[in-house]
Amino acid sequence: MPKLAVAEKNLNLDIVLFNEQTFRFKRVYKDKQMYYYGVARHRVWKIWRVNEDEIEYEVLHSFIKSNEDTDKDVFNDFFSLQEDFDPWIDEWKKDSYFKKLYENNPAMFGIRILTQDVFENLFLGLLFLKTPTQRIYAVIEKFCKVFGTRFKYQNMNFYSFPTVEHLTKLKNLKKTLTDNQFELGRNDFAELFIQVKKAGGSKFLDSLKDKDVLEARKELMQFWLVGRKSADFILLKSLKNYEVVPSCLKIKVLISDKYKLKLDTEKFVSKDVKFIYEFLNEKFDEYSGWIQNIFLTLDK
DNA sequence: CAAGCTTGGGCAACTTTCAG
DNA sequence: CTGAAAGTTGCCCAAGCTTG
Repeated sequence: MPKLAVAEKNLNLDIVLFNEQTFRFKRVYKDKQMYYYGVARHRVWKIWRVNEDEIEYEVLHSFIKSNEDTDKDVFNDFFSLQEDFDPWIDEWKKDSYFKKLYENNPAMFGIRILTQDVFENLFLGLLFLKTPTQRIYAVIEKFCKVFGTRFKYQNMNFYSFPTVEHLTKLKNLKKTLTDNQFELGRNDFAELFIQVKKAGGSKFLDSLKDKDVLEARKELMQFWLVGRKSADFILLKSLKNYEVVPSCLKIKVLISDKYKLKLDTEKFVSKDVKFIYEFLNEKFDEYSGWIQNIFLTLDK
């Protein structure tokens, strides 16, 4: 079983897998060891921390063609382990709020941004629009159960997240979605899936990785129901653009509070998007979005 | 009578439209 | 092209209603 030298302070599984980035993992406590089981990037994972410095994992099943090397690359990519923050911390500590936070949470860079599939995050981003977070676990589970492939392991069932190609091939897609209450008010997911397929499907979504932020954002916003917020969510989480800040009232309140700015914390208007981005960007540059994610996670 | 269920107003979070 | 207002949607919460 692959073992990796990843220190606890650089990857805190317990936070990262449960801070509303992914809704597809569960904890199993057995023989004094916490195991994390879940589905990500078309693979069924069992992950556990061996000790403070090492992590071990097992790919129980892959829904697509894979081998040990690819799995390892995907593991590193999923947890965004390519990013190392040590060189930046001293610079960032010049910011008083960051400094205070860092001194109280020396392991805060164990809170990483997960790199999930673009399509899965697109779906998730739209779920956030209408679903209370407590219910998202159930909705995603049901969605995968209805449209995905099952893998049985011991007494557990895992379901793949369907691809856009698979979904749009279904004859009764619209009806199945409605029957299972996967709805977005008057609009529906079927329309979105078809649009994505028409734009080039999975290949198109993957190709966004190579485009610059402005272009990728524009491409994403062409889809129905995808506005600036959802697009930025994907840019940050799936496309590794860590300077992008998907902002909302929550972060405005946090900034206003922690930096004593006396902003109007009742309303969130379009120019706030720009303000928040510039405010964080000046301090944290190409990692503004990453830091924002940490701020929000630690603020709970 | 209490506990659970239903309903509706108010509000937040988005997208879309529109004016300058 | 920019930014603000309008439009859309569903959450939240509590009052009222139902049921055992």
